[in-house]
Amino acid sequence: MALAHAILALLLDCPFTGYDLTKTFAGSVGSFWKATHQQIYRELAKLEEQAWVTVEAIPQVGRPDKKLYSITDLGQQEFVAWANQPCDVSAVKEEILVKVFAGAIAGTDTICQEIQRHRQIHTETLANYHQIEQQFFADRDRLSNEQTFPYLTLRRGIRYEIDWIEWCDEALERLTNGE
Amino acid sequence: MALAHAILALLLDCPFTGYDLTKTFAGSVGSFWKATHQQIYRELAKLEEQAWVTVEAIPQVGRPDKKLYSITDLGQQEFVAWANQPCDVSAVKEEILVKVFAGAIAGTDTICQEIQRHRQIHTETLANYHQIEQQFFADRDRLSNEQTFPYLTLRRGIRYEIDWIEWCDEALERLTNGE
DNA sequence: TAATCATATGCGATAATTTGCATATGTCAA
DNA sequence: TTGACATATGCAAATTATCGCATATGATTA
Repeated sequence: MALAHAILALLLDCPFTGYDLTKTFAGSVGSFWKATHQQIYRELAKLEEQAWVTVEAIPQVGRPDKKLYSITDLGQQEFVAWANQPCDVSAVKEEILVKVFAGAIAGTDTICQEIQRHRQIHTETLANYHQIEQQFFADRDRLSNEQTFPYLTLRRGIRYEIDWIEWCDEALERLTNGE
Repeated sequence: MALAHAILALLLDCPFTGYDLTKTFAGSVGSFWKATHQQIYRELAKLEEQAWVTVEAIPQVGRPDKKLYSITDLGQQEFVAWANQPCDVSAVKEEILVKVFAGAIAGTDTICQEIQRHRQIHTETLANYHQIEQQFFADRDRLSNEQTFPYLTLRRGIRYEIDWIEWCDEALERLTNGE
């Protein structure tokens, strides 16, 4: 159900089309929630059914029509009620670490290559988050209350990527020094 | 499919019962893969069907019979083949950050309380991982090759929890100083 | 011209996850 | 005696995720 609430959270800010939501979940919101367009459209249909959002069709020239979704009062109430409930810490499922766990069987070279590849991915993601930080939160010690909350989600994304890169470095050092 | 491989990774070490697997996924392996007993038993049935594991029933007195699972040669080959395939970085889905993102609507007090509660949970998990580190990896600069790989997964768990605690502290500071 | 990309939205089948429930045998404490 | 806990294994229904596919309109490049 949290995807529904992640969508509602965005709609609290301003109306969105499914396409824009998809791009946002691939971009800035991806630091704390990832979703595919299939998921998003399916969820929007449900949200509309429950009267938590309304939809307005906007014709376009040379392009398919847009459907603009806005949150309803009921939707806002639902979000606030949900936000007041405690939530669990997320369950960790890291595939690369399954491979690392049995690295002695899989082979050290294989594992080191995969770690290096992941390090590269995390490095690129971090650069992307830093760009977002520069663009939207240039003066991070003078944020309005409204801005502080989204900034904290980005801070978590930045820390997460840094943390992964540091682990990769530690792992590579232990695996190459141990040879 | 990665739960199957997480189970195979454990079975590479020694045979396990479903019950022991459940406890291991709730304990040390939980730092990189979490799974419920329902998942595990369902997956074990599939693994047996595919001849990646064999099962031996062990009667007990005063307790239900045990079923002891061992990996087959085929299962080991499958694991190695899988470990040689690249894998994706995991998709992040953090419920608490959805709440934080729209914290201005949800209410600062609500958010701060939830952050403090999560900080406590992460602190306890970290203590647990440190205990595992002491118990199994007391001399971390003198690990065998076999031990280095599992230790690296625990290191990731430890870093992850520390990182979360630090984010909680940063978030609380920003949210209380901004008032 | 075909491939790639972009703007837009959507369907369906399969697999995985979540949650609640269940069985059997036993121990301990209020 | 009941509730909580432990050792053990298992089923089922609902929900979510994944992956592949699709439609429509258009632009650009090799």
